[in-house]
Amino acid sequence: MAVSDTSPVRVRIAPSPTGFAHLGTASTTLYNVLFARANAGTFALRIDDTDVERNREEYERLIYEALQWLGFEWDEGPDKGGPYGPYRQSERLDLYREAAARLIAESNAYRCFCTPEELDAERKQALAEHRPYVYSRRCLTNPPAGRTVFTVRFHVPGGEVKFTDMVRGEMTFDSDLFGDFIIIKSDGYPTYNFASPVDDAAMHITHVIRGEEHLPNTPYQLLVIDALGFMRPQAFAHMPLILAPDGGKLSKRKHPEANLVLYREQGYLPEAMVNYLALLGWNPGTEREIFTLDELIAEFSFDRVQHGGARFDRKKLDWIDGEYIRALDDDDLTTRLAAFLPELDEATIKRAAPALKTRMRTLGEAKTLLEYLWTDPLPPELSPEDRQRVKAAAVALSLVQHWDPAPIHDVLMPVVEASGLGPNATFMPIRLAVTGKKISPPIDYTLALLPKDVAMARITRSIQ
RNA sequence: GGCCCCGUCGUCUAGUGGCCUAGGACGCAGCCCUCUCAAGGCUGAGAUCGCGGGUUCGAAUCCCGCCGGGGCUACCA
Repeated sequence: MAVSDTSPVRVRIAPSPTGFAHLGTASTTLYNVLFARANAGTFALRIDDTDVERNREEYERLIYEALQWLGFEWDEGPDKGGPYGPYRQSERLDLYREAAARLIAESNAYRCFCTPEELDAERKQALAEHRPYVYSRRCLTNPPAGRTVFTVRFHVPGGEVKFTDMVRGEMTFDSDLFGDFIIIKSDGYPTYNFASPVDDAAMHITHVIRGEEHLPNTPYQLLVIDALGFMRPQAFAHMPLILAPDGGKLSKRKHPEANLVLYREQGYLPEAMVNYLALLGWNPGTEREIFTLDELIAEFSFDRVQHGGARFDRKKLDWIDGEYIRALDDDDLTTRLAAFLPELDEATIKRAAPALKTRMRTLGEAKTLLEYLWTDPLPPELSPEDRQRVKAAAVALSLVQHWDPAPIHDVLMPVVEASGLGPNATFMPIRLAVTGKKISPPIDYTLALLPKDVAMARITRSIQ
């Protein structure tokens, strides 16, 4: 999707380092990247770390790692610098203080000395009287004397706030319903609804693309920008939320599956993840489901994004991931599998690749399929009939010169025919002897992946 | 409670007044293929389009009301 406008497109994501990297962050990043690339724009990463209590430095690193894993690259950020740095809000405190001071000087903001307890009482009373809560403005008209701890509140002027949302169209909010909100906390740090618009303006952000939970915040932020005389972003895009299977918002606390690194650890392919995320809340208008990032950049448009939240469906992700795995060539699959199969050398993994390909939905599943290669299964209890057939197979197998699937297959088929039964009668007991499992790739592959002597030893052992 | 967003198969969705006896995908079931498991092919079950009123010759599509879900309502972001 491309928009034509004079100023170059600049977008940003602004995650908070308050926990593991979240699926929602990946989703928001994806849409920002799609829009930026389609418009030859700039994509910036800003760290919104104004919550002193919850921020942790390692969480910032987690965000970088997760986004890099997905193949997203930012043009500006704390680690890369850029013309509008610093890109960490904790390093931009002077900017917010100056802006707040100006707002106070111009009577667009004021100091508030109310204690959290007093505020809480106000809120509870409003609730008891079934009245919508807005701050009483006590400190605007009659501040209590002799107090030193204060916050700074924005003086909401009232009136309508309008803006363009690329997903939902023209939005209008009535700011008469807003209370005077806090812009500087008592610890001197700015609140989100203050720091975010100040930075968006300072960083010349042209399009704000973020999750739907920010839709009600937008008019507050616009009020701040207007009071400061800054330039507003041209447009916003509020993307549908990713919902948990129970229909609620995916939260870090309640839903460990919202953790991005989990998907890397389980062996999902990043491009499959991106593909699935794109389909959650957006559809191309065709029946196509598999898209590369470049194809998404070309196809994506905000007018085809859903307005309601979408539940995260692991089964569908699994299917897409399987599609991507099947499409990989053997070398690529081998390289990616290496980290999941530390017990095996690359040559072995590559030999197994063709047989593995149609049997995995995630790279992590390779382990179950191949662990017989480095573990020693218990010999199975075979019936006398099974033993007979396995014995015949063992004799035939011992003659095989080149221990490869094709020769193994050739030598086994006469044994099957001689048994007068179907292949399974011969192959299943061999499978059990060699892998300890009832499920494996075709028996010729299964045998060939093992060194001949090891395979023969397991077979022989089972018929003793 | 207030403000905002949303409401089509279990899930993600197509659908913008007649092409809809509502299409696709995942999942599910069955069959085929087959040495097991997958993959692949075919078939099927599954949505009175949240409910009730309108408007119209005709509504999933337009209007109103209700109900339901979600988000925000913090000195979190």
